Amino acid sequence: MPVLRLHNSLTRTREVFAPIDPGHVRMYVCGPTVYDLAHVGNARPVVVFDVLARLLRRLYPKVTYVRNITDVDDKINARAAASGESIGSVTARTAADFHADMAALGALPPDVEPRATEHITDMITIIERLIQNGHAYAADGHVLFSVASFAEYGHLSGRSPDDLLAGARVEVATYKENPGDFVLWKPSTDDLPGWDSPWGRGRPGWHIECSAMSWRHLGESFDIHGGGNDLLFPHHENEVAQSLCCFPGSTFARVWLHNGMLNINGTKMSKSLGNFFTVRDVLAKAPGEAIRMLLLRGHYASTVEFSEDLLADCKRDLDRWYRALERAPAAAGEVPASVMAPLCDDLNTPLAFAGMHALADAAMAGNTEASAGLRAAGDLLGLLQYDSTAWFRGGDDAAEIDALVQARIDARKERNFARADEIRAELAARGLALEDKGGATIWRRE
RNA sequence: GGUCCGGUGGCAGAGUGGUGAUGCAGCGGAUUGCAAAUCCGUCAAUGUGGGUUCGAUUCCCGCCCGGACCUCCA
Repeated sequence: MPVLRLHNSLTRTREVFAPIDPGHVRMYVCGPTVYDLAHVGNARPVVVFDVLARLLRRLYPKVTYVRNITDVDDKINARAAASGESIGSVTARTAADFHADMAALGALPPDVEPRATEHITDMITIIERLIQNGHAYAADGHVLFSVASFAEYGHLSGRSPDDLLAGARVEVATYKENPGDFVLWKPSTDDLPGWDSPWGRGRPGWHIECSAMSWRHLGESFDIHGGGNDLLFPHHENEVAQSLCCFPGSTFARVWLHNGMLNINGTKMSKSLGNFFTVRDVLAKAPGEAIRMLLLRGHYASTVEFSEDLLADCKRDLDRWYRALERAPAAAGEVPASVMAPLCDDLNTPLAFAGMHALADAAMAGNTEASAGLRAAGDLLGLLQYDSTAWFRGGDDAAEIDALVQARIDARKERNFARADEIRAELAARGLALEDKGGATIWRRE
């Protein structure tokens, strides 16, 4: 079995991955807050950790991949209040959209997809324990985590509480004992969602949900925790603090993985900046696999650039690979080392793609073994999931196009090139390209 | 202001202390009625100034530039 190495944010080194239980790998990844359609940047962690999950399943007998849905959040409340739609409707609709979009990107569903609102009791349990342990306190209807009570606070993100104080840009609430303390539970007014608790009717703070859901579904200690590097602080730092203080002796996640951001013109794609494209919009212009490939073209921890030109490049690459598969048809075989080795080396997808290009070259020359390897590599990466014919010639109008192509063949036989070129131009205008090979002609969608 | 990350050919993007992957684009050619696809060939890069070293793109320091994060996240 190949050795898997992963860069652990916690230790800032590339380590050999050694699961707590080699018979059962457990991974938690922060999922979406369902208040609006996902943009392409939001899809990056989904795709990256989908690849990791697929790889882990090849390497280990059992994998439990948990990715939550955050369905209680002030952004959701604000969205519902603004539109008049109920909160339940906003979250249900947005979660369904998210599922459809991610499926279109070839991301398999996680094994468990817990919702924050289904874990309120677990959150309350954790908060109560933290209070008992002296790591949290109730004040002014809120419950706060006491940063000063946890000596290792800041360890994950590499910050000292002093640094944080110096950089504080938000006014410190008066009920905090320490400016770094963060909310575990907060009171809800009647117009806001709330649950009964020992501290009155309220709702959870931002970070507690992940501690509750990972605990419930993976246990106190598990193998991998993933998410975007914009969550490193404060979200992940606070998660670790809560969980470690609640479960003394546990390790929480042993390996932390953080994906880089998706940039557009050199800047992070984000809702607040408005420089984003929804997955849905981009899917209208390019196949999901092209978007997926774009997201995987850079190393997961680096920033990746997004543009329509780059998306078109990915489409071209995929077209060539599908052509190679068509040239040397074969069922998926073993994943070649030229692809497996890079993936096992901290998920080096760009280098894996280089391996796939070489396989495609060989397949193009008629090497069916290479073609089988290319197909297998595609399965591992969630690409090349279509039959070449479906990829190039899917759609309802195939029969009509075939007829036009036949008419052009007839025209060419008569050396009526004017008519032949006319038909070709007509098809080109519809986004269809032709290839004449010997006496035959094949067409494909561009 | 604090912390951290990064600067590689036209674009994107890997690896590496010792002649700088890969893809797209460009250029030349083969092929084609012309194209497309395919094949062959080809151009072209390590921000900047020092240091360590026999040798640095790779390690160290300064500088410049870009980006991310800085607590109940408008």
